[in-house]
Amino acid sequence: MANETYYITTAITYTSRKPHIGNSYEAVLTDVIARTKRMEGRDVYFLTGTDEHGQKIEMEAAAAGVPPQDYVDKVAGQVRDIVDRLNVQYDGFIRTTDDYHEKAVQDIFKKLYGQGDIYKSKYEGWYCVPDESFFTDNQLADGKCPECGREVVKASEEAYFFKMSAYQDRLMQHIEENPGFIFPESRKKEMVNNFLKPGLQDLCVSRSSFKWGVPVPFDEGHVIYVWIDALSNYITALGYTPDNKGDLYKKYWPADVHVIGKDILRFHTIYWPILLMALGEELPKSIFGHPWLLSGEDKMSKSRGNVIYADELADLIGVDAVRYYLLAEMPYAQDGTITYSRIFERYNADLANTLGNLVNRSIAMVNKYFGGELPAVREAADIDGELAGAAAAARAEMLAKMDEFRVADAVDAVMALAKRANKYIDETMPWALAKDDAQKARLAAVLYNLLEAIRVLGVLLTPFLPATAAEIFRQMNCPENWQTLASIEAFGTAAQEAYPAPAVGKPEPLFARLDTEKMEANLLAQEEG
RNA sequence: CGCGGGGUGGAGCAGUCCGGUAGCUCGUCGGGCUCAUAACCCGAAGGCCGCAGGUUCAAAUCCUGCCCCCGCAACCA
Repeated sequence: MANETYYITTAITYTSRKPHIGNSYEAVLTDVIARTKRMEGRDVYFLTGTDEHGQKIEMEAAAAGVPPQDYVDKVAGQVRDIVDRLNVQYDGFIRTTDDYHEKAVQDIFKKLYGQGDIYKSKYEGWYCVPDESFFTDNQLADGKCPECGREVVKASEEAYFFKMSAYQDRLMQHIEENPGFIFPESRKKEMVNNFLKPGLQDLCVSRSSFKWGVPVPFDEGHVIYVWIDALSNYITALGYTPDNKGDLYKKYWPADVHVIGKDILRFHTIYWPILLMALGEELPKSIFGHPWLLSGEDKMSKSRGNVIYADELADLIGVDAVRYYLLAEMPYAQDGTITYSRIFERYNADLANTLGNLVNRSIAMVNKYFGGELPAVREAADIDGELAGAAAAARAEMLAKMDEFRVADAVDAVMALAKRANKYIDETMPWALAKDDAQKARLAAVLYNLLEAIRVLGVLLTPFLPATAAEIFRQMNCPENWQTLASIEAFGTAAQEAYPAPAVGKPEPLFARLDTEKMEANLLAQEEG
């Protein structure tokens, strides 16, 4: 498994406005998967980026009175700032306005046109003259313009189409032969039943109703529409062009998984594979359609006024707490919800009480009873085996759940160890042992086992809460070679060299408890003020 | 009959494939402990598992019908 490559991507974020925490969720989710794979020794390439073309951006920019490029520069900067702030460790960040990407997209378009997969035809629809906007039948609101409500006129414009239908059977066969290609399973059913079985229509892949896009190289006035432009980012970012595939591409393609929102599943499970087939390239190994993060009962939206931004939340409770919420609270295949009271609740219960307090009290006891450094003479007891067993189980369970992308379950598996360790303290009662000199060796063993449990926690938490894990290791002075997955294989057994347990540092609370009522009152005041 | 998902103690979820004591987290109440961030540990209360039928010795779990909620579908990322 060592050196085996692992290519993972998020969808590229649309730069029409600053992304809310629902958008950020995907980056954090993908980051945890990527970090876990790295920890397991895979050679990971993690790509994320921004989708910067299209009519909507053209309009937003016009409304803001700035050139589209300035506009997307600003929003792309925000996207990147937030992702960085959330400690998302990506290897590549692509912008669809990057020169190399635009050039590659044009080459791809040219190639597909040249081989007959793309052809020119007419695009029928409705035109709203005052808005200068083109709509399809179904976009209309009661037969009127959905933007302004005014009358529309029947119109047609020239456009380029992609022959989807030609590849339909091959795609169907691929999906059947590769059960893991689209998951969760329910998402796959949706795609197959709604699109593939009824038959694919050819896809309109160009527009002439707006300018902000990659120009069709041989036909002035037409720009390449989102499909080919945005989807191909996954290969152009690796240096792919039809003529020169590039070293990164040769090394990492096909992607192991595209992590995307369930809303864009169709583009990724149908258009994208067909595009790749047409290019003669391999298909991604899998596509994971994750659920949505809802704000309370509703979809997060500006008009509802229920938008939460990840960076602002991080200002309030810290980056790892934001990550924790997203990872622990989101179900695998169902939409999750976010509310402030739920955020604060999870923060206090899991991070401050269970985890933070465990680390704090354990390190405090090593200081209090042994001046920070445990003596070498230690006396084991049967109960120790239970803690060691819990540690081994946590490790195995966490890795197994992550393999299935069941991130919340993986978090639970890790937190179960913290709970078991808290219980172990009650069972062994170190404070009682400390009162009896004859029990020194036993006390040393208890505290040693606690340090081991905490060290295991540190390792297992690394993908989820990287900064917190680092802080745990810092406080316990854990050497780097004892922060690896391999180093926690044999807690409590004689199978490997024992953890040396260097003198610990001073205990400092990992997560200060939140005064929930006060914080909610503050938020309320903010909203009103 | 468009497709898919959901309806389980106050809240959020697991369990449903492979029928057999209804489980977890939070909250509430009571107890214990004092190393620790009024944290930790133990215990209790609280559910006719959406509704109605059926199969079975036995159904949250299988079958049938119905009700409610959500998402997708109509090329707006």
